[in-house]
Amino acid sequence: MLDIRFVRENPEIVKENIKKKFQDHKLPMVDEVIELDAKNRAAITEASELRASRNTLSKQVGMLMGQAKKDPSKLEEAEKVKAQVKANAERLAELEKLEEEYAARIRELMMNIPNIIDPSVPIGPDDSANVEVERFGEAVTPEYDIPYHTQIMESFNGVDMDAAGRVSGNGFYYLMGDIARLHSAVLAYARDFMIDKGFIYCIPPFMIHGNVVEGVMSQTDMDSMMYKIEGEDLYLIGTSEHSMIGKFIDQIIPEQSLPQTLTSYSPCFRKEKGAHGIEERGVYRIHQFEKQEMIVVCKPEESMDWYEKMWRYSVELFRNMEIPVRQLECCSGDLADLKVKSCDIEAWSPRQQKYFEVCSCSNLGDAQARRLKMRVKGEDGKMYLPHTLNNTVAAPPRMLIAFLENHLQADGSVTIPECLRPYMGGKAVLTPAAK
RNA sequence: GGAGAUGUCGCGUAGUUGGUCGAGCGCGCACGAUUGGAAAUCGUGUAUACCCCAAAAGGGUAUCGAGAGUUCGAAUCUCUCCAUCUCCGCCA
Repeated sequence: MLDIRFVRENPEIVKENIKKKFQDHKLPMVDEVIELDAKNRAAITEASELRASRNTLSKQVGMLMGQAKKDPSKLEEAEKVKAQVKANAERLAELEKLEEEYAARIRELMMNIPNIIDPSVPIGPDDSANVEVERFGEAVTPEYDIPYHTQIMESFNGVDMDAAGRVSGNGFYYLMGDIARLHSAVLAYARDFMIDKGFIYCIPPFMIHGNVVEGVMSQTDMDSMMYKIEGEDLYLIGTSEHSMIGKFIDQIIPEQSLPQTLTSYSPCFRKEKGAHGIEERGVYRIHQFEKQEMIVVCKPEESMDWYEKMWRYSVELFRNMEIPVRQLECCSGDLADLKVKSCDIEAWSPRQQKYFEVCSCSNLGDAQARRLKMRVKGEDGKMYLPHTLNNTVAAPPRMLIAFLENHLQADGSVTIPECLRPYMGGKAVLTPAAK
C-alpha cells in the first residue's frame, strides 16, 4: 500500500507504475482516489470545526450551569446554548457518515493500487517474462530414469497419498519412515543454518485474526489462499510470514532493535483455489506443508542489501544440500501488488529437465508496515516506516522433490549430503524398502 | 468453560455524585543551570494520528483496552467485545 500523500503528489509516477505492471484497468483508480481524498479532507476539516465549536459551547454550558446554582436565571441561557449545539449535531452526523464512507472507499482503492516497483525489476506481462539471473551448481541429468517423486517416496514406503485422500481429501499427504525423517531433518538443518547466520528462531501462532491477514496480504490472495475457522475471527496461516510480520501490528519499534532478523517455523495452510496441471500432483501443491522462513525488518536504506543477502542464503543452503539451483527474477507483471522486488530460487529437476520454484524472496518496501501501522522511532524522535522482507529457507515436502530427484542413484538408493547426516542418525544413504 | 477483580500519557499511580481532565503526581528520559568532573540539587521539556496553513510558527480534531450508546458535554454512566490477574473446572 502506498502513502496517499505520495499518490496525491505523484499521480503520474503511480500511473506509470501501473502500466509497467500491465494493470491498465486500475488506471482510473488513481484519479478516483485523489478526488475522494480531497473530498474526505474537506469533510474532516468541516467536521473538526463543528466539533471545535461544540466543545467551546459545551464548556459555556458547564459554566452557566455552575452559575445557575446562585442565579437561576442563567439556566435559561444554558438551555439556549444547548439548543445551539443540537442544531449543529445533524450536520456533524452527516459529515461523520461521509468521512466513514470516503475512508472505506479510499482504503479499498489504495489496497488495490500496486506498490512502486524497484527500477531494477525487468518489465514483462507475466511469469513467462521472468528473467534467469544466475545458475549455481551443475544441473546433472543421469543416464537412468528419474521417476515421479511420489514413486521415489513409495519405494521407501515413505508416502501414503491414498490414506491422506480418505482422511482429509485431495491435497494432503502422509509421510512415513525415512522420508518423514528426511522431512524433519531438512527443517532442522534449515533452522540451524539460519541460527548460524544470526537469525532468531521463532515459533509463531498458526492462526491469526482477520485484521492481521488484511495487513499482510491483498484481498484476492486472501480469498484464494486462507482457511477461515468457522465462528471465530481466526484464519489458518498460509505462511509464518503472516504471523511474523503481524507480530509488529500497531507497534512502535525502537530503532536500536533493527534490523530484526527472524527465522520462523510453521505449518502452512493454503486453499490453492484453481486447477493445476499434471506436474502438480503428489506433494508439489498441497493444502498443508511445513516451512522454515526468514523475516527481516530493517531501515529503508538497508532493505536492498538484505534482499541480496537473503536470496543468497537460500542458494547457499541448497548448495550445501548438493542441489543445483538458479535465481529467477520476477518481472513487473508477475510481481504481487505489495512487492517492490522479488525473485524465486528454483531447484533443478532432472526428471522434468527444468527448474522449479522452491524459495521466494521478496522486498515489500514499506507496504506491509503502512498497512499494519508498524513504525520505527528514530534517534531524532521522528517516526518512519521500516521495510519488511521475507524469504523461504526450506519448504518441505516440496523441496524433498528436488532433494530426491537429485540424490537418487541408479540402484534406487538416495544419498544423504554431509550436512544432513547428523539429523538422519548418521546415515549416508537411504536404501529402498524390499518389495 | 464457570465465578470474581482489573485495564489511565515509557513505567508506577491520582482521578468513578459526568463539565477549566488530554488528564495531576512520582519515576524514567532529554536539554539547560550548578560542579574541576560526577552524584545530588534546581529549571524546562517529555505521546500518536489526522486536518488547516506554500512552509515554519501557529491553530484545530481525535485518542484514558476496543467498539457502540446516553448527554449540550464522558476517563468518569449503560451495553458488547478483548486482554490480564485470582479461584474453580478441563486438558497436550
